Amino acid sequence: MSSAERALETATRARTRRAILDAAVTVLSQDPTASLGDIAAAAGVGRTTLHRYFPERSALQHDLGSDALERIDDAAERAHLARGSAPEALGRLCQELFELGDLLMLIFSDPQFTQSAAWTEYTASDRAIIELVESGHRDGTVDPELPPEWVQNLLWSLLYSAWQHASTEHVTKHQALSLCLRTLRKSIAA
Amino acid sequence: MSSAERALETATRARTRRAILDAAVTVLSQDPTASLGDIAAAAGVGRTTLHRYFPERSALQHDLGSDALERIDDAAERAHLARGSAPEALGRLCQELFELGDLLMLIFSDPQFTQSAAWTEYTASDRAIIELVESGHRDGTVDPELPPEWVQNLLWSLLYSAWQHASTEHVTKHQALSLCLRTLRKSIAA
DNA sequence: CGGAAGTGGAACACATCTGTTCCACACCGG
DNA sequence: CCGGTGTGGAACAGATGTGTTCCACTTCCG
Repeated sequence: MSSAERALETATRARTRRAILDAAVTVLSQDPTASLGDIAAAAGVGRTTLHRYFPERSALQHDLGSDALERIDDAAERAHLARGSAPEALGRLCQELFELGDLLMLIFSDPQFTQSAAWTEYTASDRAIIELVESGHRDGTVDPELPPEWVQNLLWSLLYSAWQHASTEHVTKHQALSLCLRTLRKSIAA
Repeated sequence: MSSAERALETATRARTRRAILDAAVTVLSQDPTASLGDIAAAAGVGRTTLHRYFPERSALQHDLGSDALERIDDAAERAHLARGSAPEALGRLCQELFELGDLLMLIFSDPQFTQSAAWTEYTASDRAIIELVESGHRDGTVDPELPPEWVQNLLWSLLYSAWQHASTEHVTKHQALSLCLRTLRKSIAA
């Protein structure tokens, strides 16, 4: 479903759609093989209703991917990546992305999503990370030995680690994020 | 199946069992939802034979977990963790674990395994990592701000990143490992 | 040769998930 | 009140994976 079609939905339908997508993130991040029935139940709607919005499982996955992409780009927007040094900007991006919570787990664990939609080619935020690292290389604020793609991978897996750390160990989200940022900063320092 | 029971197997049965376990790692690391038929085919045996060795899917998963645990502890053994400084020992451990390849992806992506068997309580290598970091804290070779559990999480996700990086980007395994080690060293330095 | 070990394939019943259809119900604005 | 919108449940057929049984085949060793 395109955003143009979505814009024509009534408020009620938009709310229901939102509830299903949110429930899907929660449920699928715990168990990527969860059935549509489980997702519908978590969303508080009937399985029939879910099928009304997403005729097939793949349709749900597709829209989930688009939705995630949107949220990530919004986070990148909020991080004001052009401001300050590259490491500072990456730190802010990390903070914003961390707020995505369960969505991180889903994106990270299930390559299904990152393959569909606009994910295959570089997304806006992915490109932004690459450019940030390259600019950091030029002005000497980022370790020149680290390729941009590695830093990108690193950032995502640190986020994953941090969220996992916050979930399993007895630490607050703030502490986990703090460790994540500290580790990222030290890793990329020249 | 206990190792005592396994010891009684004939050489033929041991080979077949090994082939199935290896194929399971390869196939499941790519797609954790792969059917038993897929695994049997990859192992070059009939589905009937697979069921003869692992009556239920859960039995295969259980043995897969035990096998992984064994390999990890072997890797820790080879790394001689008592030798040299804590960061050096962690680096060597990282190198050994990296050789596990696809198994890394499987362990990391599917919490199924890490929950069963002896995984729930600290494994030998997990405990070793914790102790290494603590000793590094005492002699000032490891950043005192980083809890042992975080370093442990970090090590695993760096390994995951490195293997992924080697698979998707156009870099050799050696280069990926090199980046992994460099990043680990910088991260944990005091 | 003859039997044991190991194997593969066919067929089966069973469970689960999926996608669909149909119908009844609740809500709300005109 | 009435008709549109949104919904949930029941029921269905189809697909897929699972676990089992049975039988024929090969290999190898005594």
